[in-house]
This record gives sequence, C-alpha cells and structure tokens, in this order.
Amino acid sequence: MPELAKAYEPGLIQDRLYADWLEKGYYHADPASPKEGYSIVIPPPNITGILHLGHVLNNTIQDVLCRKARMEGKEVLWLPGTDHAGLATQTVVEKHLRKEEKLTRHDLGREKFLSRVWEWKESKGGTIIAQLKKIGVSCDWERERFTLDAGYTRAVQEVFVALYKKGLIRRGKRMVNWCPGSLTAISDEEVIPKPQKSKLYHVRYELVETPGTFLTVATTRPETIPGDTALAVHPDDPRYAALVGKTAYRPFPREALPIVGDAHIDPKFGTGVLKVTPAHDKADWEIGTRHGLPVRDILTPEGKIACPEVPELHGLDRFEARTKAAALLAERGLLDKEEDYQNTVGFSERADVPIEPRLSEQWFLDYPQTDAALRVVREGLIRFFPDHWVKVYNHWLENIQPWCISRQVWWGHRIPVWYKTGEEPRCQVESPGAGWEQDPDTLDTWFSSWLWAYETMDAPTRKKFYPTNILVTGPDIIFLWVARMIVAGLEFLPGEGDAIDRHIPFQVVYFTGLIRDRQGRKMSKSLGNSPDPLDLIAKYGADGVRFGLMRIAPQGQDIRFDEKQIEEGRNFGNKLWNACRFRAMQGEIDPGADPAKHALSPFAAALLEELAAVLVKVNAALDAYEFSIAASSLYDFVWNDFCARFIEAAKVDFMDPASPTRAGTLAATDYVLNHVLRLLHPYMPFLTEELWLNLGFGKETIQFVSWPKKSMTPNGATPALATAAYETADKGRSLRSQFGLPSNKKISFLLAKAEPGVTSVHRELETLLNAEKIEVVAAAPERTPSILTPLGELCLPLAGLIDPEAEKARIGKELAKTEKDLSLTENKLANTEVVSRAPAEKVAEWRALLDTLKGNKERLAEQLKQLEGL
RNA sequence: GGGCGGUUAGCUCAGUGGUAGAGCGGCUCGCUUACACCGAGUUGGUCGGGGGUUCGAAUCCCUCACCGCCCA
Repeated sequence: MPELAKAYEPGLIQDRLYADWLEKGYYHADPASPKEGYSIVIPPPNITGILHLGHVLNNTIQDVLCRKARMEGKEVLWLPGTDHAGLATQTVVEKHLRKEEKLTRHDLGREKFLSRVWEWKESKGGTIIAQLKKIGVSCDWERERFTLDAGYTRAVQEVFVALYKKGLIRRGKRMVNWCPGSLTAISDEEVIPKPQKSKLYHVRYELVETPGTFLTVATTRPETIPGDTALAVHPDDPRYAALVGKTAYRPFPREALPIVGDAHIDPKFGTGVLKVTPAHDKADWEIGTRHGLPVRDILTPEGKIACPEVPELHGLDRFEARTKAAALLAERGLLDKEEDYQNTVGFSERADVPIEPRLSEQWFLDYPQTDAALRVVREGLIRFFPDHWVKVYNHWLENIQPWCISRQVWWGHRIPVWYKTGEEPRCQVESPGAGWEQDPDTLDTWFSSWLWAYETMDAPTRKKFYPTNILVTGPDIIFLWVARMIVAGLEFLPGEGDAIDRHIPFQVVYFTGLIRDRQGRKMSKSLGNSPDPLDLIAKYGADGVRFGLMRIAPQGQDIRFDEKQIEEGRNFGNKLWNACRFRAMQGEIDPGADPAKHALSPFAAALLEELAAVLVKVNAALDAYEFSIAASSLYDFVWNDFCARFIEAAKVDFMDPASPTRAGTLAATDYVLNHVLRLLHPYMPFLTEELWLNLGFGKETIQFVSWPKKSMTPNGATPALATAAYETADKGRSLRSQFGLPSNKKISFLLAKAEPGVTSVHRELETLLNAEKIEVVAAAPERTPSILTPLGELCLPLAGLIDPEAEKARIGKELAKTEKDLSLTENKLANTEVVSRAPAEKVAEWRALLDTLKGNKERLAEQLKQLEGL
C-alpha cells in the first residue's frame, strides 16, 4: 500500500483523475442500456458567462444527484451545453469591434458580423464549460449542445411555423418594452422594476376657452409633452367634471388638446389631471384607444426627442430633454413647482437602462397549454422543491400575457417569415424562392431554450431519457425558462405515448437559493463581492469548495457566503484523509471486511450503530433533496463519532497485537470507511476516488460501486458501555483541565464506586483520558477533587494540593445546577395535569431523570460535607 | 397594494409541542507517535415585540415591527 501524503493535496489529484474519467467514458449515457434511466439537462450557461458561485452550487447539486444515481445502478445522462444568449453575445462582440477596429455591426453588415460572432464563440465561448469541468461535473460531454447548432436551429424555426399555423403567433403593432440601450424590444419578464428618485413636475396647461386660467398636471416626464394628445380627468371628479369636452393648450408645440373624462384616472394622484401621451406610455395608449386620440411618436429608437417643431428639444437625449423641458416651462411661467418624488421605473435587464414603452411592430405568441401547465403541477406530476414556488408559478400562468418573441438583434434564430412585394408574407423554414426577403428580426433566446429539455436529445436518447428526472435551477428564471419549458413539453408532446406524464420536461424542479455576500447583498460584478470559484478551487480544492457550499445550502434558502465555510470543507476533507492514512498505518485494509465475523469491542459496536443511523439519515435527506442535512450528518459522523471518539478508543486495539477485539476493530474501521467513502463520493468525488483506490477498496473506480442503503447492526457487544466511557472521559478531561493539568501530561486517576462494566473499557478509558493509569478503588479518598460519571466517581489523586475553597465553590456550583434541574423535574411530576395529559413515554423519561438527579444530588452533597471539614 | 421567505449565541445556521444545539469566532492550555487544515477545556442566547391556545410554546394561532425576494 502506498504511503499517503501527510495532508490531502487536491491540486495534484483533481486534474489527473478528471482526465482519466473522461477518457474512460464513464459519463457517456447509453440509450441501449438495460439499466433504469436517470437524466438531467443542465441549465445551459450563457456563452459569454464566466463561472460564479451560483453555477458551482447549482452544478454541484446536479452532480451529487447524478453520481448517486450511477451508484444506484442507473444509466445516467447529464446533458450539458450552452446558450447563444442573443443580445448578450452580440453586445460583447460589438464592444470588441468598436474597441479594436472602430467598427459597428452595421459597418460590417449582417453576414460578416455574424461570422465574427461565430469566430468569437469558437475562441471564447467555451470558457465557462472549461471552468465547469474544474469542479468535477460528470456531464456527458460527447453530447454537449448549443442552442444555435444546425439541428436545434431548425427545430426552433419549425416550432415557430407550427405555432404560426395554429394562429398562436401573430405580428402586430403594439406597446412593447423598448430598450434604447440595445435597440430591441424585450419581454415583460426582462424588465426589472427599480425604485428611482425622480421629480414630479407640476405643469400648467392654459385653458383655451378661458384664457388666463390653467389646469395643472403632475408628471415625471415633461420631455414627453410634445407627444401629448389630450388631458384626462376622472369624469366624477367635482373639481374638473365641468371641463370635460373643453380644450387646453399643450405648452410646446402649442396646440389645443381635448380634455377627456376617463374612469381609470386616479383623482388622488398628483393634481388629478393626467397628460395623455399615447405613443409613450402603456396606460396612456389604452386611454388613447378608448377615446380615439391621435398618436404622436416623438422619440427615436435611441431615446432621443424627434420633434422639429420644438427645436430646443429636438435631437436631445430623453434625460437631457427632461431637464431642458422643465427649464422651458419655467421660462414660460408654466412650471408651477417641482418636488422630489420616488417612483418605480422599469429597467432593461440586459442593458440596465430605463426601458421606453414604445409602439412597434413585433411578433407575439399567445401561450398554449396554460391550463395543462397549471394542472401538471397542481396534480403533482411535476413537483417543486421548495413547494412554495407553486404559488408564484400559478399566479404567473393565471395572469399570463402574450409573449413578445421578436428581437431586433442579429445573433440568434432568424424569424422564418418571408416577404415579397405584391405577395402575402409566408411563414416557412426555407426561402420560398428568388426575390423573397426573410424577416430581419431574430427570436428571443428563451424561445429556443424552452425546447432544451428534449431538442438536445436525438430519438433513441429521448426514448430512454425523456422526461428528465429533475431540473435544478434558480427561482429567478421560473417564468423565463421553467414555466415555458413545461408549456413547450405539453404543446409539442416530445415523449412517447399518450399519457401526459410522458411529455412533461421533468418530474421535479429543485430551486436553489441565491448566494449572497456576508452582508446579505447579491453578488455582483460592480460590487466586486463575488469570489472567483477558480481561485477558491486553487486554494481549497474542488471537493472542499463543493462540500463547503453544500453543507451550508439549506433547501431553497438564500446563502450568506463566507470563505470560512469553504475552508471548513477543505479541513473536513483533510480530516477524512488523515483518518484513512492512520488506518493505512495499521496494515492492509480488507475491502470485504465483515465485522459480524469478529468479536467486537463496545466501541466498534457503538460506531457501527452510529453508521447505521447516519445512513438512514443521509438517505432520507437526499430523497427529500435536503443536501445540507445529508452533508452535515456525514460531517458530524466522520469528525465526531468516527475520528474524535472511535479512533481514539481504537488506538488500544491498534497498538496491541494480542487484543482479542483487534481484528473486530480493524474490520469495523474498514467497514465504516468503505461506507463513508461511498456516501461522500457524490459530494467529494476526487478525494473519495483517490482514497478508494489508494487504500485498496477497489481497483477501477468508486463511481459505480453500489450506493449504501443500510448497513449491518452489531450484536453481542454492548455499545452502551462505549457511550458511558466517552461520557466519563469528557467529565475526566473537564476535571483535569479545571485543575490546570495540560491534556498532554499523563496523570493518574482513581475510580471509586465503579460500575461492573468498567473492566471491558478500562484501557480505552485510560487512552481517552491520556491517563498513566486509572486505579479502581473501593472508596474515594477524602479531600480529592472528583466528579460523578456514568462509570463511577472519578477522582484526581491530588490530596493536599487542592484549594478547599475553590473546590467547595466548584462542587457547590454543580450541586446548585443539579438542584435546579431536580426541582424543575419534581414540579413537573408533581403536577397531576402534566402526569395525566403528557404521553406516558415522556413521563417515564422524566421519572428516570428524577432518579439520576436525586442520586447525583446526594453524592454531591456528601462530597461537599467532606470538604466542610477542611 | 398583493404574495412569499426570513428574524434563535459575536458570525453563519440547525432545531415544527416536553429543561435551547452545531460549526466558526473569543478565551485558556497543548505540536500526546492520523491530522496545528489539529487536539483538550471553556465562554456565549429573557429563541424580533406583544397577545392567545395548551398541563407545557423557539415550535401552533393572531397581531405588530424590521430585512429580503416576487408580482401589480
């Protein structure tokens, strides 16, 4: 057996193992396999993305699930890939072009620009995939897909054509969310409302019929005044009802506007008078429609004022124009006042600029299958973890609006609609022939990723692996992606047969929490509070990062990240490494060790019981997707039960070749390590593989060794004695420390009134206490410090050395606590209400506690009495 | 405005009816032949406030406050 290094050094091991795993094709899923299938599709990261902690969390969870499934004997497909991210990628390449060559995409033209984007994609687009590999994910890389692959692209366009033919996709001139930063429409889901500090301008509109009198309007957007085509008031507003039907002058360009009565006006907002700008506000558009008002579009796509009649504003950016408009109003005596005001403004998710409601010609989809989508979740065919997301999902589907799917972007799936002068437009994938021009727009990237769960699979793969078992993603894309994928599955029926549960894209959705910084803030580039996972991996190893994150990520709760937690993950790996190393020092490991075949010490028996318990706990936790509970249970078992207690006690057997329980202790150790390595493998793939192979548990790999569901339970030995010995050691250590005796100094103890079982744990107790010897005596000598333990009265033979006053204080404190507990318990048992209503089981427990406390009280009182004599 | 989540030791969090737990940190010892990425000991909490149900509430109910997220 090769000697293990003194500390686990991940850097030396990870890359070598991962390359080996890929070379052996362990992660390639075989659709012809007779094994039960298990599948996950990765949420495709954006090709412009770089790895952040959210990816690490999300992908580690998927990896844990896949690795466990492999050990459970399933044929696992974890399908990876990337997303073309239309606008984001186009923006990155445009920026690059502008900086390097001072060119815009229009200078190059569509075709040349797109070939530049492809070049960029080939050289830079794989970054995040390479980074993902560093954390050890077990994806089937032979099936890596991209949303702009030829086949995928065709599928997206066919879906468009199919929905068009069903009449669900329509083109229309409507109010859309326009992003002046990236010059495209975006969907409602991509608009982020943000509170803004604005100003409310009170503007006076002169009444035409009664010159010299004014109507005051409160607005946050005076720059849109040139686009006003009416003023509106609530028809029942006593202040203004008489004015309905009259007219008022728009300040600039000066023109008479009708005053209309509209029940949607809130009389309590501002002055109760609204300026109506149908071209630049959704609500105003509706008012305009109701009253047949003209539409004046006074903004360019870039968000500049286009109104030559007002030369002061014409050509100005919308925000400059706002200030300028206010100044113009003030000059003309039409600005009553301006006041600070907080309102909510929609920002473009991508460009982070305020969106502009704008009338434009776009393609819209009326969602099909929304009822079915609600039903499959309501009926539990798709389960959400945590399930409170169901409400959010339902609310969205119940109030669903048409999806604006066209984008004024070049990089993406071009809309399969063709135009020719004098002909009706045609919707089809291929060009109808010469003279036909394709629609210049592309489709929303999500319009391609909603097919991801199955368009990434060929027919045999789909047959074996669709629907996928689980989707692991963030709740921030519940509408953008999750809900739409469900709709797509139900609409396009990619599964086999008629049953609806064969067509849903996944059976479970696990929503991860968000990773925040220590102050609870979102991680962001601008705050610089997002640590680079690759740095963390270099520092703590992939296993350390994985385990550290998983241990603190409770289901669906946001996580406050602290590097300390990753350090703990690394430390835990090292702990396990050293426990294994210590075992290896004791001789050959028996991979098939069976503790049942040997005489066991109480310590080995206790350990095996604890293993059995933790196994149940880990399995239950993982079945419920409670990853952090499983991880911390294993942490606790390995660190405390196995290392801190068992190994220390086992040293007696390890060092004594003649011990009758030596073989049993070694067998128990091997048996437990064998299970622990397997249980930890999904979390810590590299470390466990390295140990598995080095210790000789297996020759090939740990990755397909069976997943432990239950373990043996010992018989014969009395594990309770081990528990008593551990508790006795704790008390003794505390006692020695109170008398200032360092833990590394070998000292002697006396044990009076010893329990009969002591003999079988005597040597272990000496080891645990680091005692020279523990002498069993009939009675404790007077005037020695002592402490009550489950195995007897443990004394330090320090007669003459003790300070009677300090000792009295110590015992007194102990006695006081015991008395307090005692009276609490007594009172409880004296209360007939309690005794009659509490479960009998509890009452018995309290009675037993009462006896123990009574005994302790007597003995402590006796000790105190002895001290009184000093 | 509506909905959801949260508020437990200095920090990060467990704990869904029976005398408050872990890890980290702090403090004191210690390199005892697996591990200083370690060991031993120890210090930390009127469980956000108020009310209620109950023999008994961190835990169930009501209410308020504050923090975060989503939707309008």
